[in-house]
Amino acid sequence: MIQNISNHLITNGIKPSYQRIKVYEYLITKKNHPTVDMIYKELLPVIPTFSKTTVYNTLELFMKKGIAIMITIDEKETRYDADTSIHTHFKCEQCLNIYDLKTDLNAMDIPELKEHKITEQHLYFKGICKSCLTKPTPSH
Amino acid sequence: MIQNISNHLITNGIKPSYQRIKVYEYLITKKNHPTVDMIYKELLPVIPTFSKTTVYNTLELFMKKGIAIMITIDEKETRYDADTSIHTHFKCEQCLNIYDLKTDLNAMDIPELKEHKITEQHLYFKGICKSCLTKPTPSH
DNA sequence: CTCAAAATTTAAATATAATCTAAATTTGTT
DNA sequence: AACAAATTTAGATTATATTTAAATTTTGAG
Repeated sequence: MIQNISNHLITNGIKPSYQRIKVYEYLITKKNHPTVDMIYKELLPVIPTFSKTTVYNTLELFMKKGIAIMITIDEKETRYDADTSIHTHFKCEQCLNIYDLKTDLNAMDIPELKEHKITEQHLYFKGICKSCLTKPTPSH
Repeated sequence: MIQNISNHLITNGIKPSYQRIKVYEYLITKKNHPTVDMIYKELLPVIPTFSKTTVYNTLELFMKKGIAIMITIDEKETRYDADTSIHTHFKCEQCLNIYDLKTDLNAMDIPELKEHKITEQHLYFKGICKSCLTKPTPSH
């Protein structure tokens, strides 16, 4: 696993330091679209000298090299994702779960968009998920 | 104009104070998807006692009453829009212009989404706009 | 292996954005 | 005019992000 990550980083022109391997491992195993703070807090026990600046630096590098993207699932939070393919997020406002959805953007017809050169597309939804809809509402 | 805005606020259950009228007027005349700071800076000369807290309070109220929405056009900035209809934004990374696009989301087929109850949908693109594509690149 | 240079990580300082709090002002009612 | 309620305000606090410079680690030449 570590070996695979290491190779993947090298392939993408990134020197595989311990911190970088751990951050990347976090992203691909958890698949939880974390904030900087989530990554920092969860890796601190593993890397006692870990610093938040390293998280910022590492994610910046990953994005520059194209193996991670910055995503929006909620206007208030900056989150990151190692899945750089085109996909969509749905956040349940009740259980706060985040669902990854496949999106066929070619099926979406936005004529004005054809004129411009698109380099990034971001799509996210909010609402109540299937599971919460069937559950009785929690009384709080 | 002021009268129309005032009526519109009243219709939506908002007491039309001077500050609120000015903020709403700003949103609908500029249509520039401003940040809190943009609204504050541009209205300060008009309302010398104006406070940033008022901008936050006012936008919060507008959103609660459904006459404004919080939007994302760039992961780093929280922006606001008085156009609450479903539409899409495209930001040109070169001239930084923001284009509003009509979006037919029904044409977009995301089967998994049918299961959940969607209350909000957000869609934005980045790239180089038509105008910048034809212009020669600025040398800097 | 040893040393110096380069790369990486780190803590601390600074900057920016958002929220909270309590006081001051304004508005509406009697 | 006098009071109560609503609104605005400044300032304090918190959270998030960026910058800087020093410390540490890695790398490669000799």
